[in-house]
Amino acid sequence: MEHHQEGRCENCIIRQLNALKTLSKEELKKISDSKVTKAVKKGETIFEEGERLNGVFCVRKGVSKLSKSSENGKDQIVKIATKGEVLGQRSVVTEELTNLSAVALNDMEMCYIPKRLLEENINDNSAFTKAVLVKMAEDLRFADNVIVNMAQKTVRQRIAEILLYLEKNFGLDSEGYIAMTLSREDIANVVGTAKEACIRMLSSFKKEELISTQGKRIQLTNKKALNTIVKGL
Amino acid sequence: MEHHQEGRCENCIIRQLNALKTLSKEELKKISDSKVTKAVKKGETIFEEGERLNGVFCVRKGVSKLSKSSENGKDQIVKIATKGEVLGQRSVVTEELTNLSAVALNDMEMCYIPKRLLEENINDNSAFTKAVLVKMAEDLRFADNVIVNMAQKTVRQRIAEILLYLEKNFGLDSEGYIAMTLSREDIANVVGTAKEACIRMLSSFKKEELISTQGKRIQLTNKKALNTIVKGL
DNA sequence: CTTGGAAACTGACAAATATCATATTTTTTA
DNA sequence: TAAAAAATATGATATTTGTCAGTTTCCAAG
Repeated sequence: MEHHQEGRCENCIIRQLNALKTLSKEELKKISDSKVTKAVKKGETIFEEGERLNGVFCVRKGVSKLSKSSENGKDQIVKIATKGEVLGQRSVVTEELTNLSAVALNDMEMCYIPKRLLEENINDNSAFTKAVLVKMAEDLRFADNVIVNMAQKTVRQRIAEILLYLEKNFGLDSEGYIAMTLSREDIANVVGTAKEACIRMLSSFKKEELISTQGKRIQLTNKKALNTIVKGL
Repeated sequence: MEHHQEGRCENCIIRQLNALKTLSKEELKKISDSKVTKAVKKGETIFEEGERLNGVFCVRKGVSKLSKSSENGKDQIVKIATKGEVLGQRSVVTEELTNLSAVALNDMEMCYIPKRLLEENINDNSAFTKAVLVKMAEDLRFADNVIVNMAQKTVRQRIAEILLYLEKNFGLDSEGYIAMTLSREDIANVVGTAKEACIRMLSSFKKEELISTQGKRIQLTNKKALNTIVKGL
C-alpha cells in the first residue's frame, strides 16, 4: 500500500456520510493532520481477520469486501463497503481483534485515521459517539436481515436479491450492465453457496431471460420477475 | 402484561451488565422513578415487528426470543435474550420501527424504561452512549458470526452448536439436562431449518449417543464429539 | 385420573444444493 | 499475438434438506 498525505478532512466528500460530520472544524483539523491517505490496488488486503487495528479506514473511492472464513476454509462475504463507509470501527470501539478481513474489489483510495484521534471524541463528544452508534445500529439491523435471508431463502432467491442490490447500489455502466462486477465466486460467497451453484443459477436466469451477460458483466433485463423471485413465488 | 412499580435502579442486578452502570446515582433515581416493572408470562409477546417502541425493556428475569418472520411466513430466531439484556435499543437509537418481535420463552420480569429518559443520556452523557455503543458493536460481531454459520455450516453442525451454546449459557438442571428447554420448533427456527429436520437430527444424535433426551429436555452426553461436529469433521 | 390437543417423532418422497470431473471461454502475461 | 492462467460453464452424481402425511408421546385442564 502506498501512503501519502493529501486532502483535508474538512473538504472530504465522505464527511457527508459518516460520523465525522458531527465534528467541529478544529477537531477535523487535528484528524486531518495525522490521517494518512492510502491507495489500495484491486485484490490487495486492507486488513485480515484476527489483526489488531490501531485505527479505522474511511473509503474514499472504490469498493471493498468484508469477509470471514469459516472452519471449513470457505469465505463468507458479510458486507460490501463503498464510498463513505468506515472499516474497522467495531474493533476500535470494542478494543478487540478484527473479526473480518477486508479486501479491495477494485482500485481504492482510503484514509487511515489512527485510533487515538477517535478515542478522544468517542469518550468526550457524545454527538460523535451517537453518530457512530446510529451507524452501528443500522449495520446491526442489516445484519439481522441477512441472517433471515440466509436461513429462510433459497439460493435462487438470494441470487436474485444480490443482483437487484448490486444494480441499485452501483447503477449501470454505459451499456446498461451493472456497474459493479463481482466474480461468480464472490457472488457465491455473498449468498453462501458453491461457485458452481451460483453459475448454474445465473445460466438459468439467462435462459429465463431475466438477465443477460457479457463476460462477468451482468445486465438485468426483467427486474420485475427478479423481484417476484426474491419474494418467493 | 401486569404493571407495577417496584425496586430501584440503583440496586438492580442487571445494572452490572448493561449501560446503566455508567449513570450516576441521581440519573438512576430519575429513571427509577418513571420506569415500570412488567411481568410477562411464557408465550406472551413483548413487542412485535413493525411496532413503534417508545422505550426499552431490560430483562430482569426469564428468557426471550427475538425473531423476524420472512416473506414465506417462517420465523427466524435471531437472538435469545436473557437477564441483563436490553431489548429495543436499536429502534430507540435509530428512531425506526422495530425490526424484530420479542416473545417470552418462560415467565419473565422486565423493566420498561421510557425513551425520553434515555435520550437525555444518549445525547449528553458520552460514557453512557459509549457503553451502549460497545454493546451494539458486540451484538454486531455476534450477528456476523451467525451469518457465517448460517451460510457455511450444515444443519447438523448448527444443531450441535446450539446445543453446546444452550448448555454453556444456561447450565444444567438438577438431573444434568440443559436448564433451558426450547421446543424443537424453536431450535429449528434458531438454526434455520424445518422442524422435522431438527427432530431427525436430534434423533440421530441420540442414536450416536451424543445426547439423551427426556421429553423436551436434552442432556449432552458427549460434548467432545459435538464440538468435533461443529468444526465440520 | 382421563382425555383432548399440542408437541414430538417417523417414513416416503421430492427438491435443492454440494461435489467432482472436465470442457470452454475469458483474461492476463510473456 | 500467442501461450498460460484464471474464470466460467456444464454434466453426472451424491448428499442434504424440505414437504407431506401420518402415528405416537407428552402434558395440562377438566
